Amino acid sequence: MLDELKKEWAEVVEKETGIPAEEVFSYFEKPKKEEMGDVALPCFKLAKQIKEDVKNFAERLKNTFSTVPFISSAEVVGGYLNLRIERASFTQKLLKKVLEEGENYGSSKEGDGKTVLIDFSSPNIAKPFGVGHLRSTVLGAALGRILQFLGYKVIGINYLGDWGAQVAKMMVAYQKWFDKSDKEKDTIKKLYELYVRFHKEEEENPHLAQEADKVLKSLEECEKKSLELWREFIEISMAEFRRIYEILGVDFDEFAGESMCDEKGAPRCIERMDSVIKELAEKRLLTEGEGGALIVEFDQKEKIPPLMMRKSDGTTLYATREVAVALERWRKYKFDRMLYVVGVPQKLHFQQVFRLFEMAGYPFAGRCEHIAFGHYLGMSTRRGTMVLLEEVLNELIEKARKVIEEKNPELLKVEDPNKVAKDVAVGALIFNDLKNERIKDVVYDEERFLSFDGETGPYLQYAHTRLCGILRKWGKSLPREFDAKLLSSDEEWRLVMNLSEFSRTVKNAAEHREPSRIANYLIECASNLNLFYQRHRVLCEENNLTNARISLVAALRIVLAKGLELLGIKPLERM
RNA sequence: GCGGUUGUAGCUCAGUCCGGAUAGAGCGUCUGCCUCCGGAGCAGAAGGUCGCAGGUUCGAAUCCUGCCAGCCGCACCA
Repeated sequence: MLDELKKEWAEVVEKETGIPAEEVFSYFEKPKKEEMGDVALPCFKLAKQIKEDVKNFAERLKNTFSTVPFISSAEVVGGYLNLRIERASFTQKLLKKVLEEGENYGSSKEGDGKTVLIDFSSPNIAKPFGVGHLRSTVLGAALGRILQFLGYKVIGINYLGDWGAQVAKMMVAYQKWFDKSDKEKDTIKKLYELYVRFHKEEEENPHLAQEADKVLKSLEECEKKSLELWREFIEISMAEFRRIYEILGVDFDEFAGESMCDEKGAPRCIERMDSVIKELAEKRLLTEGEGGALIVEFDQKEKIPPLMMRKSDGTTLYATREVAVALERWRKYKFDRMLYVVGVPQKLHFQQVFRLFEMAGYPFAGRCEHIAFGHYLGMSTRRGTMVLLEEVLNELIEKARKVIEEKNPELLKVEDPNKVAKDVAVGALIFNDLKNERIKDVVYDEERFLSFDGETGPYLQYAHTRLCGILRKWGKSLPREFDAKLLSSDEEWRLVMNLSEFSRTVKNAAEHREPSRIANYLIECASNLNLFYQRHRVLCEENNLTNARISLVAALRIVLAKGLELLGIKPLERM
């Protein structure tokens, strides 16, 4: 809503000076200090443009603005025009809007009719689900929810790494060493042990690698027995992944692996890739490289190294599959955008593949984006020092349980503390992941992970429970009318300003594919919130004041809950 | 070597896209605050050559150039 006001003001400036409103709009900013006002317009550039003295210019605008609605005062400081919003009327209008729109406040229709595919999480079947996989999962899921909130039709695809040499290796290990007798027990850990064991023994025993090669070959030749084993192995791994997704609250519309299985579970990747190679050859995009490998060469000016599509031994690669899969997705969905939520090390790979899409003249070229993110540092799958996600989760849940017991022993009378502990733990984990810019590497630091103080998920959830607590105590439906004039304190005004910034924040997060913007926004809200009820009572003797404040509280709860949901964090009633 | 990316307080990071006022949080340290809607909270203190050097500008953490450091990538892995 603040943006709408700014737009109106920009038009006022346009009328006065002739400078396009759009340009003026972009100059508006938040003053450094609260005392300066609510919105500032630096006049330096504007004045220069029409060759007027900055001070005259600002003064002239100041006079104009003194009669504009929703503005209570205008002031010139230095080269700035500082505007103060008429608090009561703005607050009245905003709160009414939030309460009326409820769940939908901040949503939009900008994405109506548009389909976005999000390829995320995409674990390799042959590797255990570590903390590192968390990033793609959490980031992709959050982006999906954010885009959906803005009206896009979102299709989440889990592109499983269910084919290739890695999988074959694990199949060998599985066949040799997996103990099927106690199926229920710690499957994920056992699979992880297989993984570590295989890579260790492989070094001393080259036999194993050969065996794996054989398995892969038999798979690619669709040998029945191998395929059966393959399916069994996939099923076992998938069951583990599903459990983790369940805990994290993540859903996919499609589990589609590299194998490109059909409904009956028969892999079609081989034929698909053959046709890709044929098609690219017809388009004269392939050249022969060393040893007869087929490669795609790019324009020298672009400085992109060549991309291999077929090895000299005739087998295909990751990139080949990428093309085949993209074509398949296009046939199926005719998407407007496709987001690949994959780590930053694959940047070049996507640069090459996307460029190839263009060269091949595919209709979806230019609609694809690599949503890169930094990695967790200090972990390696091969050496076995990897931190298993489930272990971290269990530790977090245990910690949450303890904190609950200590701080809110009454909880078990009304809720299941185990469930709450889980939601708190997941909230902590997700927030810790999403609060930073996605490109940044994350150092795995157990202590930080386990902290519930300060800028953390539980801090936000806590702020939400306090709002719920007040609303619970109030116990009635919201007052139909309230007098926003009574919300006169700076603390309340700050909150109103926060509320007004929600839709812009969501939009911004979506545009930049950066959920961290929402995370930071929520921290600001929660911190202002805590300050507010440190200093003011909501439920007090004066009925009118109570009515006004409870309306503010209700509006804040809506926004906080929605923001948390968008990130994938449960807004709790109690904790 | 080439390409990319990051560098802001002891630590973890906002702010950089789109240049504006005295550079902001959290953690940790120190000091206060529960007769009161939940203290997982709040207030205050201490802590900064915004990697370095130039340039553009009325104005640079932000834009440009160069350099330094870390990380990532650069044909038969995915």
